[in-house]
Amino acid sequence: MTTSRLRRRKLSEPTIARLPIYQRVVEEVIVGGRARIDSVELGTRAGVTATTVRRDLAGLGTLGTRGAGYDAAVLQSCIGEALGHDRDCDVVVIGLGNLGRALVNSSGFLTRGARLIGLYDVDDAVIGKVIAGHVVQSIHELATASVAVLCVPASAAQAVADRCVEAQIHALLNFAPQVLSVPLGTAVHDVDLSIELQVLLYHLHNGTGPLGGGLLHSLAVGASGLAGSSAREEPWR
Amino acid sequence: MTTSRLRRRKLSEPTIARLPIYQRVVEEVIVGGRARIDSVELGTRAGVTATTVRRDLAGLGTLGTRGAGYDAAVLQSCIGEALGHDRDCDVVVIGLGNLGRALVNSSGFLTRGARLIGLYDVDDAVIGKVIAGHVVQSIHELATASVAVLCVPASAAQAVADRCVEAQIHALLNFAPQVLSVPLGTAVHDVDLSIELQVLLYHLHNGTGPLGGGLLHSLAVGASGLAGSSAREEPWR
DNA sequence: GGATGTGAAGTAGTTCACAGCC
DNA sequence: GGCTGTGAACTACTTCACATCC
Repeated sequence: MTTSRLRRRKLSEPTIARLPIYQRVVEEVIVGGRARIDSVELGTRAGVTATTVRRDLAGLGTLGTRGAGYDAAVLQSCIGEALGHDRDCDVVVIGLGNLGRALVNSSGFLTRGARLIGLYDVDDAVIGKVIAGHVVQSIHELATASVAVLCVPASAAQAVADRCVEAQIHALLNFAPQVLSVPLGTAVHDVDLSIELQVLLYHLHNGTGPLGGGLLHSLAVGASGLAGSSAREEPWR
Repeated sequence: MTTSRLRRRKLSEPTIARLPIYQRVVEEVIVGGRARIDSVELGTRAGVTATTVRRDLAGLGTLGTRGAGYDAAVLQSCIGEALGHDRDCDVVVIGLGNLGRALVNSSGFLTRGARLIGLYDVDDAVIGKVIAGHVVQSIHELATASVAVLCVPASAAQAVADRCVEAQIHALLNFAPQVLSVPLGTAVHDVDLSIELQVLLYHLHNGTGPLGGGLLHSLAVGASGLAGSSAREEPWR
């Protein structure tokens, strides 16, 4: 493959969060039968400026062709590699209430770079059911994995986190509004869905949004700090 | 009222996103029967540094007492006011698949500053059902509101957004992985849940990770090396 | 003493402007 | 001509260090 000009610098956090979006757009382009895309269109369709797109992609290597934009296939391949899509991670989902079910049934969530290997719950009414092709097991049967996605109530989150640590799972994606205590060496990435609405309400009340003289177009990634919502440039048409 | 200490500067985006977290911690403190909290504890329990807490809160006014920390009730009141919790916004949720149901049933999502006034879907199998105390109506009946929460598939998102604009809804919280085109004056806040897992996977593969370095809720900091020759001593606490 | 609030310094990220290459 | 890649300028956010006040 054309991996020769891969540079792999250290990528910034906002850049990492934008790569999945670029990839989605690139895939749409490929499905649409086109072979190339330029930074202006990619930026427009991803909701960011063209300069940001070029800066982000330059961090992966010299992927484009001056005067002609980017080859969609190259982008897809290089972004995928940067995100680790060439080798799948084993993922378990714990808690199959509405949120857990929403995630495992969602088309985009567990497709790339992640392989769902197990579903767990404490509720006997759910254990034994088949969801997304997997039988829900008791949390007591928890097997090891690379990542655990916690979709349990806040009150249960710490106990479940402890259980994960016990099962040698060292990366947790936590959807419960509860800060977890884990030993050093275990990563926790928190996502608090309620924050998103709160932020939107703040802007509504304070007129920071549409009234500020531009379209408020922000991409939020949960609690992970991207929050790049400068309402200056208007990225779509 | 002693509203003299309110300052209401312009708050930064990261600060706004942290306020709901502070508020949650403060409520836990109040429920626990305590009257005061200092920036160190608030920071620890929110997953940020004490300095960041003080900087954030100073943006709301002079809320603390030097030498004695913050009064929990004052914090609750001032943070709530900053987020607009004193007056509720009318919110509708469109799309009651698993995600939509997860949100409306979630304890923290629609409680503060938001009043759920309607649920809408296109699916006849769902229309008419009662969820969280509301009868699901057809999207064609869509009434006006302050905010619409879109929990529909990506393929339907643009059509639904158009419908919202038609219904004079000028703020959209979009959970579909699809950039929406809306006229000027309408705010869109995107939330892409799949990004969260992708970012976590990136860090896992690159070892950058576990250290949540710099992420908002990085209470869980695993040591990592960062590989930098100079990054020897871990300055965290 | 003890903790806040804040100028100053430091760091990170974005945007500008243009050189370089197709 | 067109578009990428990038130094330089700019902006935003965080952290340090300490004056300030209870």
